[in-house]
Amino acid sequence: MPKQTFFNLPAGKRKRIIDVAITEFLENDYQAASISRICAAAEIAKGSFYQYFTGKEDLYLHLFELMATAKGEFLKENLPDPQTGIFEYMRRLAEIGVEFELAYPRLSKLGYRAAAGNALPAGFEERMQQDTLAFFRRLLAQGKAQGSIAPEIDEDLAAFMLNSLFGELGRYLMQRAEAAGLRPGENGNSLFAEPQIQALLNQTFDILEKGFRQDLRD
Amino acid sequence: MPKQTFFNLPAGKRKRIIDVAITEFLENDYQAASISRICAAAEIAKGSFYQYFTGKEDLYLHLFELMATAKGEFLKENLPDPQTGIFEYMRRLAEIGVEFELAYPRLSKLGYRAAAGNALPAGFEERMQQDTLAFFRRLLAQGKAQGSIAPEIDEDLAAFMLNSLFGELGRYLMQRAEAAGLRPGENGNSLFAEPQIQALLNQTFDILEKGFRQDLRD
Amino acid sequence: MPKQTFFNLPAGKRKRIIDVAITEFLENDYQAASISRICAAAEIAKGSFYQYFTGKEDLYLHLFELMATAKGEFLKENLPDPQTGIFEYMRRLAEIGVEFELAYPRLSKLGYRAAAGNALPAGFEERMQQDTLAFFRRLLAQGKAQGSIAPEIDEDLAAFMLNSLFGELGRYLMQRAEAAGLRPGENGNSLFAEPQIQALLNQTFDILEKGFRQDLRD
Amino acid sequence: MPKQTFFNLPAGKRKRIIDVAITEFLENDYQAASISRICAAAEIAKGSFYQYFTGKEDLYLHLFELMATAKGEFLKENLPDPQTGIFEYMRRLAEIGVEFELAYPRLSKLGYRAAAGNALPAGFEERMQQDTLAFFRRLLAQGKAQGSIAPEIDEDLAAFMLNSLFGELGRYLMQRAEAAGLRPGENGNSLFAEPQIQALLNQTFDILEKGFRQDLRD
DNA sequence: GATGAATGAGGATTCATTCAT
DNA sequence: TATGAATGAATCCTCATTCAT
Repeated sequence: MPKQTFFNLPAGKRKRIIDVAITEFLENDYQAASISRICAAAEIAKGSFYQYFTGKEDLYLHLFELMATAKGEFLKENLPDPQTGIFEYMRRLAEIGVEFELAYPRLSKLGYRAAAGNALPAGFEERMQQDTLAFFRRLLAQGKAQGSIAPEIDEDLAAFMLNSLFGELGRYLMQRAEAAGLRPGENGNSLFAEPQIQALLNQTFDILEKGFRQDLRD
Repeated sequence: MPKQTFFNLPAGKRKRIIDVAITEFLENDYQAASISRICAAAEIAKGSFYQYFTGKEDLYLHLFELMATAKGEFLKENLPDPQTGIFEYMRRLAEIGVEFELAYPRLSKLGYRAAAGNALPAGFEERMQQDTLAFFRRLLAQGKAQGSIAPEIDEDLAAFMLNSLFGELGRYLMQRAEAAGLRPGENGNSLFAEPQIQALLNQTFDILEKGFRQDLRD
Repeated sequence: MPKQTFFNLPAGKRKRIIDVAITEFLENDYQAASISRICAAAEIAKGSFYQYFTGKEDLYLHLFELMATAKGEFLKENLPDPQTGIFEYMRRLAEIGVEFELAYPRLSKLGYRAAAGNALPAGFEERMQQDTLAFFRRLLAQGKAQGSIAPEIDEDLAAFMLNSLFGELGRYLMQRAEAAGLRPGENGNSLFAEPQIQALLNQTFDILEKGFRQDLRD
Repeated sequence: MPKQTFFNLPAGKRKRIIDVAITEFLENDYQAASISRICAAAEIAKGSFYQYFTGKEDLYLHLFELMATAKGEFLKENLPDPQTGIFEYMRRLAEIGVEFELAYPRLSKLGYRAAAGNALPAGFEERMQQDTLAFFRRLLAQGKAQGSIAPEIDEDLAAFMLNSLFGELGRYLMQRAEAAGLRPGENGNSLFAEPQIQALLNQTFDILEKGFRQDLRD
């Protein structure tokens, strides 16, 4: 909830402020991040800052809103057909997650940074988590309906497992790609065109599928 | 590496300082944590603090050492026989993890907090992660040797998956127990005596086992 | 290089800060001089100080710049015609030196204080010395050209001698005047109107002249 | 006036403390010099320090006493026959000054450092100056008696001039020697064996002699 | 709407010295 | 006599925020 004045700003200036702020919050704890430095780097008067934002927290929260919005739009554009089967859907989800990180590397890093932070207003972080968990629960329920997930699976537990995994999978794959000397955009324009990364994704969802599926013989 | 002076202190005073410090670092970013507040709460002179520790970082690191030591001893005492099969072993590991959290709730919370911090001396956090991952890789290799894990499983990927899961499982189970109105120590003296928690653990490792195991029919 | 903010200050406030600072640095080592005390005495907030100056050193250096500027202007206004002969010129120089001390007693004392300090940025003090020595060397070369200084005189050595002498002469004369019960401004408006002081100056430059001059009979 | 306990110390330990202290006071302002550092470097307990000395000032003053004693003994051993003529005597004096600096470089540097300091107890520094000036006045009176100094010379002024000059001459000559690439002890074992340095000393005292002497023709 | 000076609380840390052992 | 832990005042400096222009 930045003030209206902020949104009245020329887009360039607004972007400059946001970019500078992301950098500052990436490089420093919430507490250690300095409004003074942000103003200096963004070349705005300190007084102006307080005409755009209520204060430090206001700015910080706004960055998350930006991230949420960006991720939301990203998903809307890329989300696959849920009909394709639950595991294929999840696999595509993971790919989109990585693509989002590649598209907004700084913004998504900021998200990780917040995970253990406590500077966020109580409940903010939790709400994000709850939303994600609810999403996975819906997905799992759908899987059960489709018959590809065993009915006895505890949906809450499984949602937790998927959440733990997905929260880190993107970074892991990027790290593996880097370790293998791959660079995004070289082969086709997606990391996932790389056979090695393909194989890793395949195996990940094979494991999940085997673990979760309706086991015919038991 | 607190100074010798610190270790010469009467145990009670030392404990008081540590407890106060844990609280401070739990409630604040590294940067925001205040030596002044710690001194005031621990009722020691500010000058004394610097006779015990090199500085803020020294204290912070010491808390991690304490945690590492505590966890190490905890494991040494409780670690099961690896012969019992890899999944039984992992299951016991998870239980121990939860028990550690119950035994040292504040210390282990501090560990989670560090995940996103950037104030730690470079490499400290990473080293901890590397150690854990290496441990899981060894475990998986052993599982392959025992024939309970499919040989085509990428050990690095699987270690990452287990690490993601285990890092959060303890907290999740405690939260589920709490949601179910259970309290540790009421039924027998372990949370795991509770049938509901037992069931969750069973299912978790069933899923993993199915996912990872040598698949007979393929 | 105080910040622009400082120069934007009303002249009175600026002067108050400078006066207080001079006092503080006169009464204390560089290290012992206290920004807190300066702020208190100048009745400015501690935060404000750091909006005017980069830090302690910045302030300290600024005092020297002030002195250099003041002395420069003082000389520009009072410097005699070099045509009058080298010793007459030097004599006038000494008088101006004393007059400067009378006009800016605290500022010039600050200059003496710096001699043994080691907190100044490396080279600052030395550069001042080098400038003075170079000035004397030029003067001596001129004297040789005029035939009033023996050509075999080592200019570097002589410059050093003059520098040693001039650095202290002002204070010495003032002290003699004080010991004789004279007060500046009582007799005419210059100390040098006093016959006793006149005599001392005469003798000083007689000695130098005899020592340095082209000795006709040798 | 260190306490008796200090003088009861084994000579080695005493020397160690003194050496460390000289270093500390050479590298720092009086105020910035740290008893803690001295204790650490000298490997004595902080409590012990206060059993040897009253406090920081006590130690500092003791270093000056040591210097005074050392210089006194140095002079006693090297002082020439005053009969040899006043200028020859002064010349020898200057040489001894330099030799003292070469023999006790750190101790004598400490002396310079104090010149502009204000940390010395009031009067200490002045007394040293007064002693030196008195010495020069006696020397000049003697020169008048010997007929080598003009009777009309103001003894106080001349003493001041000599004092200014001698206070710096040693350092100047060493610096010249260094600039000329000379090193003490290479040629004979004295810097003064060097012809260039000889020449400078000769000229210095020629100048003084011409300036001060009974001028035959006036 | 923009500015940037003013504020003073608070930060980590070092210090000389005392004193109980 | 030797020790070294305890002390708390004092250090410089940074901060987010306010407010008059």
